[in-house]
Amino acid sequence: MALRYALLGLLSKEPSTGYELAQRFKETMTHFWTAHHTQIYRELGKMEKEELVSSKIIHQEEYPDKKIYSIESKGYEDLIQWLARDTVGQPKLKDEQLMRVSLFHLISSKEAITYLNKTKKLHTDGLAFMERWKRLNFPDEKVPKQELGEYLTLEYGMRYMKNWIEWCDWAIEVLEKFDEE
Amino acid sequence: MALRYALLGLLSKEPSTGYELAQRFKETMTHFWTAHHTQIYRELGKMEKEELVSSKIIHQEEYPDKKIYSIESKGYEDLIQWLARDTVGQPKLKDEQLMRVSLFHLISSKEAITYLNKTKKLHTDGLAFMERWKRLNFPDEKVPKQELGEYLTLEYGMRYMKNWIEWCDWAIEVLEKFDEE
DNA sequence: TTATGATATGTGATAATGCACATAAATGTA
DNA sequence: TACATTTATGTGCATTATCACATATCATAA
Repeated sequence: MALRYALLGLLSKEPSTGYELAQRFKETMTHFWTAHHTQIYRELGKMEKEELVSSKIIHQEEYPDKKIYSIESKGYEDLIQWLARDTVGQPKLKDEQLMRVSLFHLISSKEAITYLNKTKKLHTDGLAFMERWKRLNFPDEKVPKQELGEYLTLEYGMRYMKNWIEWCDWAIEVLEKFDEE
Repeated sequence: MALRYALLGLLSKEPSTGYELAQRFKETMTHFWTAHHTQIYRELGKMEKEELVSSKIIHQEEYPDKKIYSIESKGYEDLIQWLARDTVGQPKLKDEQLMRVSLFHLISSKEAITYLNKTKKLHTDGLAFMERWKRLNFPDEKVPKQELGEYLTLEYGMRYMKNWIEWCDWAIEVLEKFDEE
């Protein structure tokens, strides 16, 4: 149900196509939400049937036709109502990388360190991407109200990446010491 | 498919019941994996059919009967093979709390701050739980190989919680300043 | 020149996950 | 005394999410 509100939230900023929404998820939300494009298209279809959103087809000569979705009053009301609910849902995380770390008793320290360096690289790249994004979208630290949420979660994402990288360095040290004993 | 390997990994340490495995997830893995008990029982059932694990029923007078699962050689081989694969799966996160933060353009700063304080409390409690756990299970920082993975991911969890708390304080400050303008 | 990647939207099948509920006895709490 | 919680394992159903595939055109790179 929460994906629905994520989509309505993005549409509350500006009308968008399913493709654009999928981009947004990848670009600015991967560190707290992931959604496959097929799921997004399906959810948009459902919401249109329930009249929470409406769509308009834009014909394009060079590229495939676009379908621009806009939020409707009913969708906006649902969104606000959901936001006002005071139940705070616990995060549901599926981090395969950390799950593999939890199985380090089954492999050698050397293999473990190699693995950690690989995951560190992924997070270093992730951080670089977010820093570039921040420079482009919030160059002078000026934040319009519209983008407040993105600004706050972007900072969270960068801290999340940095935190992982630091932990990685710590873990590699632990493993190196572990080997000496 | 990864839940399967998480379960096999836990069973590689010691035979356990489905109930105990569900406890483990809640106690030491919530910050990187969540699994409902019904899902765990089902996966164990499937794995037993595929002969990756075996079970033994223990009759208890006072409490319901137990079903203790043990890992079989075929399960162990599958697990090792999976660990040796060099594809690193990207984390799939569903954090409703951060998703709500991303919608802060729809509510007042005051409401946003109230919300952040609530989520901060959750993470403070989470951190306290993990610190208590660490004191109980790794009192003198001595880590047997068996518990290496748990030790490393526990530290990650504590850093994750601290990171959230610090970010929360930062975000609240940003919102307070935002209101003044 | 052939192949990938970006743009753009989807369907069908399957897998993963979660919710409500069921059972059943003991222990703890109001 | 009545209700909630812990221990312990599950089924049926619904929702959520992913994979493989389909279609179509342009731009860029090997």
